[in-house]
Amino acid sequence: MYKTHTCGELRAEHIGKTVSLAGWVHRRRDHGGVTFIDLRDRFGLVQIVLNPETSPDGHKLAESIRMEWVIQVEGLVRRRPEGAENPNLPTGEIEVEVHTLKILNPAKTPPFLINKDEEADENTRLKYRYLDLRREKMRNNIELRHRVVKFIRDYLDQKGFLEVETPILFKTTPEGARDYLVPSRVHPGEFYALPQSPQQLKQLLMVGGIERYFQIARCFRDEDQRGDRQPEFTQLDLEMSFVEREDVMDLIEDMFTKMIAKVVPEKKIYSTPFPRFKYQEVMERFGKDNPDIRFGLELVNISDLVEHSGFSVFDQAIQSGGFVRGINAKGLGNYTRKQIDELTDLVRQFGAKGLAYIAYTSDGEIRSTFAKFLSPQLQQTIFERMQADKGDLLLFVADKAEVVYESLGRLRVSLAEKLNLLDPDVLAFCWVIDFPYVVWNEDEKRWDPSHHLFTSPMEEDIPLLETDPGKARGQQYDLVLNNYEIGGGSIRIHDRKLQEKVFKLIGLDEDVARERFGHMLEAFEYGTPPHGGIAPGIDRICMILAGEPNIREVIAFPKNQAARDVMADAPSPADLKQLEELHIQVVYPPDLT
RNA sequence: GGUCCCGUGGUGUAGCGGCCAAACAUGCGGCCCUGUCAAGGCCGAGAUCGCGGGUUCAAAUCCCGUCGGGACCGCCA
Repeated sequence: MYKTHTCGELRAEHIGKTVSLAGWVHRRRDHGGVTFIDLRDRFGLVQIVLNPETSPDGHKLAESIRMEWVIQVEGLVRRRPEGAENPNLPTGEIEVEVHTLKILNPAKTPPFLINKDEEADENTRLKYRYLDLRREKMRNNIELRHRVVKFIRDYLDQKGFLEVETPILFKTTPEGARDYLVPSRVHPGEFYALPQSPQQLKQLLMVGGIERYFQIARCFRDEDQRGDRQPEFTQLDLEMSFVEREDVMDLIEDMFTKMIAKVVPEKKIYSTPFPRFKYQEVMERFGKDNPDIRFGLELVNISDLVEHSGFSVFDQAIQSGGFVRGINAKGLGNYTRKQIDELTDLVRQFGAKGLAYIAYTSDGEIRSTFAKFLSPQLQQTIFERMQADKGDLLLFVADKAEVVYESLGRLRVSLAEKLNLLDPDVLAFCWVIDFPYVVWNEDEKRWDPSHHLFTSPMEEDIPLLETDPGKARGQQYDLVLNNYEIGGGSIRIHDRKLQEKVFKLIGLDEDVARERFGHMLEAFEYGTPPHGGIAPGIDRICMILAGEPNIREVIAFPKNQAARDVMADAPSPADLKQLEELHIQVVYPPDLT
């Protein structure tokens, strides 16, 4: 037996016990006479003492020991001498007087320090991820993730859910994200696809009478990376039969509320019950369908006030069906021209042609791109509507709706960062409902599902699918947390005729629909219960709870921005023999040889 | 496909036309030291400043290209 106890568990109650410990050398303090080693394992740190009088061999051996060597000791737990306690350490009341010391494995000097929380180059961290995982921050993140998943499993089990595994090798669906394909050896020219999500399978489990299903499911999407997006990621995939959308939302809300209390009790939920917003409302107020509601700075419509102001930027936007909205950036009234230009650059990235402003300085001076077009009375009305005081900066975008929302929505978050309004200890959950059922795809000249093609429209909007599809709403709900969409779900279609109608609406040819989704359509004819579900993203949730800036920090072995595993160096070329077996020939793009 | 930012000893940073064949901290090697806990003291090794080209009397520093990394746009039903 290597260890009778973990390093982290020893307390005063163990005094007098002889213990065996094993772990990594966290730090060594060699005083010439006596040597201290902080011995670390996953459970914590404990100080071990090597004294030449009690352990001459051990003390001698300890001279050669370096950081991250793996050692084993056997010794006596004893109270530290008066005044030598370390209150910063849970084990600080005691120490272990070593009798025998054994080196289990020496270690090369690591490429970055394990015992220090100093930023190391991320590429190096990923290359030596197994060392990075030893660091306290990563250990905490991995543990947090375990707690989150454990809570989910326990909670859903108690609610009568079954965890069911679904295939990783499945069928390609060209709709939506790009698939990762897996060639079939047995069937030349045919491919499996890794699931973008187990969407169809969980619905078929409902047909199969499972009623309450969940899975901690790995999902795969071959799209470009972001801080919150990896090629493979994990969802809590969940589906229930005989439910309406409120049933799903209530369950998830209860689960998260209790999870937060248990897993991160130091965090505060902004509002329980979670606020529920209609899509239209969040767009008008926050400019995004994943709003951060921890702070104000809401968008204000002033189109009606400036309609005939004579300021051509505003007039033209309104005349061509758009509008003018603004944000009161509280307290930024003394921003310089240069600082405002930076904000203008930001909104330009999102399609705005410019940023009109009224800066109301703390001295009461007005600097503005367009105030000269406003009567003093009209200016006053705008100030009132936007609750502007001395020292405020009013920022406006005039354009079509999408551009105004997108640019101001982004500007709003950016301003909140500048104004330090984002409290990391506040978790602002909210629901967004009543999404448009379909959105017009101008490039392809067709309607695309705003969620996915199995989502049910609102029952009363079904007639609209034929008359005015853009007006129809879907039975979809998104769960949003602090500026991130952390989950989306819907009540599904369980009726073959309605499903076929939706396929038709989104321009899916009947033959193609049958080839790709025939199994779904057929299943719907065998007594399919009404059902719905949701799929919260585990990585994003853990990222937010851990206060990390990207999901790589909560994934043990993530890929980099180029979708590469820099530790194992994947992807990598395959042997010719493998390719032949798979009936695959590689055709390189012209700029590669 | 595009925009922006970064690249200096093992690690983290400083230097941003001449004072720099590069500074500080930490790590690394050696010596001293029996109560430290980021132990301390002394000594030492370690970077042609990612790479290539250009501007200049002079480049880590400015410009162009390239490679690597990151953030974002497009993309992500």
